[in-house]
Amino acid sequence: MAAPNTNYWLVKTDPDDYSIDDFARDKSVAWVGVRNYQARNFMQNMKPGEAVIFYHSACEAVGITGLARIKRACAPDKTQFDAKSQYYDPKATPETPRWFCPELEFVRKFHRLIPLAELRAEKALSKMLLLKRGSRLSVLPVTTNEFDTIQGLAK
DNA sequence: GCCAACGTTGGC
DNA sequence: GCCAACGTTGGC
Repeated sequence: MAAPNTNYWLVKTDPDDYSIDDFARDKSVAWVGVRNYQARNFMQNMKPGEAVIFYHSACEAVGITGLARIKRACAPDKTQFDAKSQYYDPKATPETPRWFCPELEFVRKFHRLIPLAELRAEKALSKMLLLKRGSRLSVLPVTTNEFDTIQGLAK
């Protein structure tokens, strides 16, 4: 899928695994565990300084919770080599890694969660990849307009 | 817990 | 390379 010159991104996380509050505490996190090739390819296009929308999925309150930025571009995801990790991939070796992850830096938690229903109701977001039927990717590009719209909703 | 949608695997 | 079976995601 083409993603030329995309400068904004969105990552999904199950807050039971890793929430915006965990992120606020840690300040910085290696975005390990993504095991989907399309998502991986998007991550490999992430450049330091680019903005990332933080989204809570698969939970009671689904929606956007805050912002991050890319701290470091992709490096091999260490969990793929760790047999004890839930993200272990027996087909990956340090010589030929399969999975990569960027380092994300915490920017801020929004004063309120922007619910998925509100995103769906927003005309300016009608073409957002996140909202596409059947969309399950946990890493997605976001357009400049979509990003600005979301920042507006957060106020 | 249900179910739609999608990705991956593996037999052929 | 096809495609059925299976596993996972994720909203509700």
